[in-house]
Amino acid sequence: MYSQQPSAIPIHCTLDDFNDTANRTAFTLLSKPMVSDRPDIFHGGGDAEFIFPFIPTPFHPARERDSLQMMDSHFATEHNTFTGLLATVTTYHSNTEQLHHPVKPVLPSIDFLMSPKRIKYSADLKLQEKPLNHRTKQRKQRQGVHLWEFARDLLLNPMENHDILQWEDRRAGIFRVIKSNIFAQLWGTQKNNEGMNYEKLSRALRHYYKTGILERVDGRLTYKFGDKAYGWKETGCL
DNA sequence: TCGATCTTTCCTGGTT
DNA sequence: TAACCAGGAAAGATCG
Repeated sequence: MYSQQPSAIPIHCTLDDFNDTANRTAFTLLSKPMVSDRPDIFHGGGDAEFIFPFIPTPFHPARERDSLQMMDSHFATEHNTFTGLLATVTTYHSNTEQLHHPVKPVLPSIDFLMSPKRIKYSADLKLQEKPLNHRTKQRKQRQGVHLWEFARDLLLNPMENHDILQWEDRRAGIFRVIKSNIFAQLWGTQKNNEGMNYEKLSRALRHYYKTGILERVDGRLTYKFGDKAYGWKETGCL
């Protein structure tokens, strides 16, 4: 059904949100610890914010019931929800002092995933990295996602991708730009820049070589996520 | 206010 | 010849 398996991605929610959902919905604990490319999953600070790494249930091989659910008449709706979720930018906390308070990984129910109240997309997730004042939030919202995050989200979101980008080696993080012009147009739309083209976009991508977000790889139109890029890796549970 | 960062823009030269 | 790659340089926007 899916040509690419998505990565596990986190959901932000408050302690109240979690308790409310847990009281109404059956959560399924993973049978083994979730293997994440990021170790910094922890119980948050004073505002009791959680980050839940999760694997969308339809993709989890151990949950045949959910897989069957994805084939029924609700498929389209749920599929859109999941692909939307896969576009969620995996912005993580980096407070290593709290790593000794891990949160048990859970598989949220479809009700939880469908609730817009509990799902926060890229820009909002960025705002939750640290408590920000109103002015700083406004700035963050204007800035939006970075180019590499935009590319990653396209790769993780087949419904929006339309074969613009394609994985060459999913595990290694190597991907190829299939439709360079459309990729540039989409990025230009994202940044409200009608003058964007692939030449400019590719130059911006090459800047990531210096910072380790991308790595050089042989082949035209081919790029590879580097050590500094996160949120694109598959987990060991899939 | 300022330095850092990210992105855009323009450019030259090389490769496919 | 067109499309793409590589990278220098400069500038603008935003952030802390």
